[in-house]
Amino acid sequence: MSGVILKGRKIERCPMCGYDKFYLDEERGELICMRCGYVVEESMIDYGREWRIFEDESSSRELIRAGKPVSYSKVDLGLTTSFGRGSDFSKLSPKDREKFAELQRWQQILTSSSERNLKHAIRELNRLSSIFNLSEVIKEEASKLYRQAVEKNLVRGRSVENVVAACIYIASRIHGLPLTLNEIAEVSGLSKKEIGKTFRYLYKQLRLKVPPATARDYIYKFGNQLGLSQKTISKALELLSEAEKQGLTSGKGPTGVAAACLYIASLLTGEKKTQGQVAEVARVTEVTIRNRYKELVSKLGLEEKLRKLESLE
DNA sequence: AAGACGAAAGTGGTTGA
DNA sequence: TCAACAACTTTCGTCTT
Repeated sequence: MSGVILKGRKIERCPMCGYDKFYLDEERGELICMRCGYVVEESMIDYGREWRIFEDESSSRELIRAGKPVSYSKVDLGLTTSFGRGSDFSKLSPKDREKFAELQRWQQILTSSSERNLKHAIRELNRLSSIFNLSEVIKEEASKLYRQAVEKNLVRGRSVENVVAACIYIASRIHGLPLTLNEIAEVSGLSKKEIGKTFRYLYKQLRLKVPPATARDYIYKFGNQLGLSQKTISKALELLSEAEKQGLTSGKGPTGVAAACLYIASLLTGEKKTQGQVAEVARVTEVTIRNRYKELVSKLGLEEKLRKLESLE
């Protein structure tokens, strides 16, 4: 569907990617972008805390405009203070002048090195963003996080690349489009382990509270990457709900669960994908899919259904 | 030849004494 | 802080289509 009325507001385009087709998960009451899988409703209201997406109540044309207060992706927010040569400079004693001059020198050194650092970070951020095709919103979030990390001196001892990667990981989760650590590791050329470590460190030190990525998020994402139809994706979501009810998902890796649900759904709807194909986009091994698959099929009583489908060709 | 299956051994993270 | 533990991976051999 396209052009949706949601809670009295008209939504024409996905605020994430600009696509105009949506998918409605009726059970959850969630509205999902069909291209990028962004959950238009929930996430927007729950986590969009820095700026309001629905800024203008009266105008129906301008509903989807994010009023960004400042661009965090710029090196200088325009707020830098400097030790200037004020008119009072001449009143200082020679000793104080000396001190003052020293402070000026220090400031130059500090700002130029931290700016270099920041430029480096922003270059890396832009590089990864364009590879992942990240929206501006996520980019901004990531740079905001990076700045916070710098302010709290959390970058010391860690590479800029790692911190940027971790920020992107967090930002993508905040906005409901979780990248996996595996994906980021592949693209950035860093190890999953290091990024994970940096992520946990930042997460703690910045006192973030981001809900963990759910299998649901990944089903949308992987489903789209696999080119599966809405029908199959819905089926996978149904399977997931069932599995959750029976407590088959707690403690399991969400990507593995999502992968298995999609695999089974693809068998049930005849839109078959191989374990290998699913494993590839989900960045898990076939073995993991098989383990989840076995559990799900036996506990959800799907054996005969699958057997019937098999004999049917 | 490709896909599915599973055993065995190893890795890294979590948890609880 | 250390050991036990579960989830997941890697590797590899086997079976089916």
